[in-house]
Amino acid sequence: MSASLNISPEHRRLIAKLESIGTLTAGEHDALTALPLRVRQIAEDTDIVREGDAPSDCCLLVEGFLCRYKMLPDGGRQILAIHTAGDIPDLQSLQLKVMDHSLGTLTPCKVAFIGHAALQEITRNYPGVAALFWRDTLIDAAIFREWLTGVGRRTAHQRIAHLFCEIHIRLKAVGLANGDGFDLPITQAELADSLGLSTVHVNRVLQDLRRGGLIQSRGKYLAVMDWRALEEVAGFDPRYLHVR
Amino acid sequence: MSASLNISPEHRRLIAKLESIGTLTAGEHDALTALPLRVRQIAEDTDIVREGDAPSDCCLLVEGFLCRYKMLPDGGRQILAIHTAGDIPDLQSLQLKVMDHSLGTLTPCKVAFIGHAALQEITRNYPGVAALFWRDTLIDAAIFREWLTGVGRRTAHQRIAHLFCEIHIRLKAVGLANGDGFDLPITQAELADSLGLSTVHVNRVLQDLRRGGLIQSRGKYLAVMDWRALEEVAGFDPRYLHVR
DNA sequence: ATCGCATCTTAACCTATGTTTGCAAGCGAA
DNA sequence: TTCGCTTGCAAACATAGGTTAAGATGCGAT
Repeated sequence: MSASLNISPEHRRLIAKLESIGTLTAGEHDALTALPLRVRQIAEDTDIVREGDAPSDCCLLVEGFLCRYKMLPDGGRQILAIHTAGDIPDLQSLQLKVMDHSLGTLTPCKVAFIGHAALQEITRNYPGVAALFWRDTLIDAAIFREWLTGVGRRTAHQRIAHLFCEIHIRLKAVGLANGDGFDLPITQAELADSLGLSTVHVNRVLQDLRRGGLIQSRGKYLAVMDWRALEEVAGFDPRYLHVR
Repeated sequence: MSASLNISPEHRRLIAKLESIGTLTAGEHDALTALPLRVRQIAEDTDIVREGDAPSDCCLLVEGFLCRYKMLPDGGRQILAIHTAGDIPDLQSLQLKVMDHSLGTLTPCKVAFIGHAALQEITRNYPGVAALFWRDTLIDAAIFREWLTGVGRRTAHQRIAHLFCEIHIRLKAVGLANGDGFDLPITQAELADSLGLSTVHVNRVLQDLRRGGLIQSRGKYLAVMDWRALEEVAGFDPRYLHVR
């Protein structure tokens, strides 16, 4: 306990994240605390790894918003995931050496890099941590599935409402959102690229939701005025997030 | 080598699959061969596990086609993945106890059930196998990402062509397709539910592709007349499948 | 304080795809 | 052989959402 006072904020983030999806023994906790991290500040709209790269580190997002995306030959972009503090968006690179998509910042970000070697070693020595890492990537996949069904079968209104509900739950799980809203510092164009819509249509729907009294955006802050209604139009069921 | 003559076809499938994405040591090979399997024949259009279930086995697909899907409140269905022989579609249930989607047959299937306990044990004793399982679920996720970008940003023509290319590569990886086509015993409605389209539109596009001389469907067999052109309209790049 | 750029907003118009419906072809069961 | 059911096909029509383009608004940099 007294030791925990010396844990860096970066390690704290990592541990809070892992504890949001499972439990850690004291030994695992200590081993994670001892992980060597290289912390860096990265400007907004900057790529961290690109499709085709074979990175030698994983990155832990400490502050800000990241996204993973694919570019299409015609210039179109599909955002595959939006990542919030605590996430390790390229944990998969531990097993899949060459990236099949890119990872970039949506906002200025504080990121901590962790060498593959150090991660491999911790998984070797602590199978419980390995299992949690696996579990994390499986939840990742569960979110892809939910996005896929959204883009495949939900209307624009439902998709947007659903994304808002999802991000809210995920931020709450790591203690970054309260009851009435959350910071969502991303543009309508980025929303559009996430949901398979055009920016114009995102704008239309957003205004609809505001007129309907469901939400209210004050700058980068998304204030939700009527959670019940928002979840209702989204058809939101948080089970796929597998939070404890 | 003489031992390999006694390996059951089910175990052979499993091993062929794992070897298509990584390598096995002799010890791992033997341990997998000793895995207790409960083989069952399952009729077409039958659910194996449903959203909300907490299964105690994983299932190895030995013959036939399975799919994973989600139902929406309005009755819509999104197919999340199409599985072919060798796949273990619910390997994730080892870590995520309650299913966030369902798993059902598209055709009559031969399936081998493997108890979670046996799988846990093998991952405990053979970290290399654990890593391969992890890798398998990561490739699964890579395919979700590709589908997501398809549904989000590709036209109907591109989506259909892309799916055909993907299934072909996957079947080839486990030795179930030759050069000129493959068995694809699924209906246009199922194609539609996979691609976020209506069945009518799938029909239109399929005829287009036939008229264009790209494909030709004889019953359940999909004959590809012009691979180059098909990959061209799909914008297909197989890297995301991470086959060796 | 002002310029410049990104973002948001609006409007007019367009099209890919959805919906509904009906019919024909194939096929297994009785 | 016929019945019943699934699947494929077709045509007419409807619409959600895309596209283009042009202002308006906000805000960081100088």
